[in-house]
Amino acid sequence: MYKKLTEEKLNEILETGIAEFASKGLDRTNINTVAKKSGVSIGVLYKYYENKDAFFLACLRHSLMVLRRVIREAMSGEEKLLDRAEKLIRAIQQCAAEHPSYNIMYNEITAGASNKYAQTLAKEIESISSEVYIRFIADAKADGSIRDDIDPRMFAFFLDNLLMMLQFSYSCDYYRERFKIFCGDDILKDDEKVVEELLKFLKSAFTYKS
Amino acid sequence: MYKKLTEEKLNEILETGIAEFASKGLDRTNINTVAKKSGVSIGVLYKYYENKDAFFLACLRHSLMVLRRVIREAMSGEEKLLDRAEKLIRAIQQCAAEHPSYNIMYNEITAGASNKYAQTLAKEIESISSEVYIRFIADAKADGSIRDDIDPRMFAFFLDNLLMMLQFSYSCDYYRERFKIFCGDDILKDDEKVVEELLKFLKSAFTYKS
Amino acid sequence: MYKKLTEEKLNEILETGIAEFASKGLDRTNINTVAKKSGVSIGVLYKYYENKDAFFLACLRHSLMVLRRVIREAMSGEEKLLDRAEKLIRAIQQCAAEHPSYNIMYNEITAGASNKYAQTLAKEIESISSEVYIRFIADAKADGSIRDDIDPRMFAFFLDNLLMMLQFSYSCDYYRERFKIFCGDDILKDDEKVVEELLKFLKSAFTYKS
Amino acid sequence: MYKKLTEEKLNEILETGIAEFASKGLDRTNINTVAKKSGVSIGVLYKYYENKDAFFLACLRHSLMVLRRVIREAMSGEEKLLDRAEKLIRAIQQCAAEHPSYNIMYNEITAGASNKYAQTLAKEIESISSEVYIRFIADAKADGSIRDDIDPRMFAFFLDNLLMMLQFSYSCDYYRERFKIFCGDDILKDDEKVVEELLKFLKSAFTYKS
DNA sequence: GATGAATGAGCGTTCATTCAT
DNA sequence: AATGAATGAACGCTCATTCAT
Repeated sequence: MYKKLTEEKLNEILETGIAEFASKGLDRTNINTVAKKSGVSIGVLYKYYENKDAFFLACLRHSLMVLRRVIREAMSGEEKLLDRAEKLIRAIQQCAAEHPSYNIMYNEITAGASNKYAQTLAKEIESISSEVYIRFIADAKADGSIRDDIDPRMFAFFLDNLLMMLQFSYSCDYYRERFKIFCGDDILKDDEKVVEELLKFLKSAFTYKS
Repeated sequence: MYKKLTEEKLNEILETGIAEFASKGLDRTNINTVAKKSGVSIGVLYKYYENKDAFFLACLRHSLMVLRRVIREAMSGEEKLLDRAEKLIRAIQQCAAEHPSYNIMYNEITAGASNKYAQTLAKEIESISSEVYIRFIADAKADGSIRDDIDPRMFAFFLDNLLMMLQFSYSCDYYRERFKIFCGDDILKDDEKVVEELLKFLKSAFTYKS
Repeated sequence: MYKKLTEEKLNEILETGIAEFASKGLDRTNINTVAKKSGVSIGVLYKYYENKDAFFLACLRHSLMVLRRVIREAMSGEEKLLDRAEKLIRAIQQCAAEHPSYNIMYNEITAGASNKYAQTLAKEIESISSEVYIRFIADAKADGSIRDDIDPRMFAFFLDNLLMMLQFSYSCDYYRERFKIFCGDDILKDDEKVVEELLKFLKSAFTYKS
Repeated sequence: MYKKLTEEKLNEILETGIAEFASKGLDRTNINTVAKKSGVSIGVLYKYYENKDAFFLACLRHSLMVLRRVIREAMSGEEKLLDRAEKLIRAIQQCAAEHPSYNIMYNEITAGASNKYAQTLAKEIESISSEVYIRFIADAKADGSIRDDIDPRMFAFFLDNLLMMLQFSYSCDYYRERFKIFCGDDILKDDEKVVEELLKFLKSAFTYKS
């Protein structure tokens, strides 16, 4: 029983935590239950994490790290804005399929109980991607590949809003139901259609001067 | 104090509940405190609502009813899609200023603790507006006032996504921080700019065939 | 089960608390056990007392109030210093027989865990009696009924030290054992001897100029 | 690090333990913290001491050993009772200045949590000094240097009470506050006055027949 | 022998819910 | 009908103790 924790075990704890937090939320998740489900003692959890909040934040950061890695890969090449957008949409679809809980964690921090960390987390999570988006759009605007009459920051915001909603719509219960109500019960299985229509939407929005 | 509860009192209870739920979240809100703050007994609260969840749902429905009324008014005339959109955006800005808690309640249901009701609530909340949006877009498509190569349901979804994100971005802590990171610290005070840019975005998206 | 708490019940809770705190100390006393032993729920304890510390202080104050009442009665008349002393010694013996736990509570606050309140409690508990003793001694010194070469405050201190030790020696386990070691196993049953010898000690100390 | 514990190390552990126990009390002292602060492993602590209680007792015995050594030295000469008393008082003042924690440890055993060992400890700690005091007083009584109408055991008890209270009054938070309330805020800095007045008190008590 | 990570019983406290008044 | 005192399950967290390394 007194075996040292392997790194795998530590990962298992995080995954269990993420699963629990994602399905029940921060407050309804029982730390003792997480420990039990992970096959470790309560004490070990408190050895690695100062308290429940800290553990939640660790789970959150773990989730976002994975999400970010996928996003970063999608953004790596030297493509045009809309090609990037396509890759992002597909990456989101892939993430949602593989790690639905990670996306739920992301949504979780936007809700009431995480208020306390709103500012810190927003800075930590949104700063980098917002900068990247804004720069891309500004560059595209400068080189004439998109329209020239827009505010890059606002358009970056709208773009990210659409992508973020897509993330949630593929992963979070409420958003998924809403997705089906808007786009039909089969929409979750028709990734190609979503890619196609969203790109249509984005392309016009970014390209044509009204 | 054997007085029957007036409708005002009932409303006060709901408002107190909304204020608490919006600032602390479902789980961290203390029902007994809500009763005390509303000036009623705990017993009366349990007479009108079966349990905490039921009371939360009542607060939620009350919030959404108000939000919906504002939206409905914005949609009442016989205008074109983009004029409607403008009115919606302004209505959202007004709502956010007047009833930030209502928007927070809306966001709250998307989080983990409300999982159980996701399906029911989504149906209840999103059905009507999705239908309205879809029909409008379909009509506009039919009468040629917007492009003809789109799926009305998908585009209704994107439109609503943008509007919903706007709602949250004006009201919920995390989203508000994110809004500022993307668009600058003063964006919350420059409503006109948001209207203008979002309309620019939407107009192109809906009008030009790519 | 949902019967209102009578005043007796509240008193029973205090007595149970005192009994537990006196026998186990602040830290080893389990609040839930106190509740159970008192026949009330945990919640009721927390309704009346903010937390464990507050409950401990309430038990302490209750104990001291009773002790003080007995002492005050012993001090009421218009007697000479040594007659008062005799009455005090007898009052202490009586208290120890009737409420041993109260004296233990008094000793408890002198120990480590109550550090935090040392200053406040000392002021609250010792101020009045110290003033009374000092005044009595000063008066007796002035009217020539005791020696005139002493510092009333110091002698009041020595007097109270002897009485306090007597309290503890009749009530607290360790002090009681020590009492027996010094004065014989039967000393606890020979109240008269203690009165006589302590008075002998005090009379000379207070009367004769060395 | 397979080094055997040196005696110094063992002493350091005891000193750390005493410091912790004296400032926080038995129950609020964390054994693991003591180990860490001493620079040893928890395991080694448990190798030398069966459990927390045993370690506490060891700390206690170490403290008392030191205190006793100082007292014994003060008692070594062939002086008269009151000269010895003076030396004792001064030894107590010195001890309090040099090892306040040791005195606190002494006071600690009188409190609730040490109940279990009250009898054993009292025997172990008080037997020798009580015998010494009693014999001295009996001898002094026999050789006529003090009054002849007293019970040596009782007077030894009173004497020790006064000295013990002095120990605590110089070292333990509550007793120190009480000391100041009785004798003024500056009493802790005026050792000479305490010596003088207490000797005055004792001399009369022991010398004059009432 | 020495280590210190792991264990898990146990405690203080909260608060949704009940029901005697 | 309205009240709100009473209830007690449940949770976050600590730390004395164990034992694999």
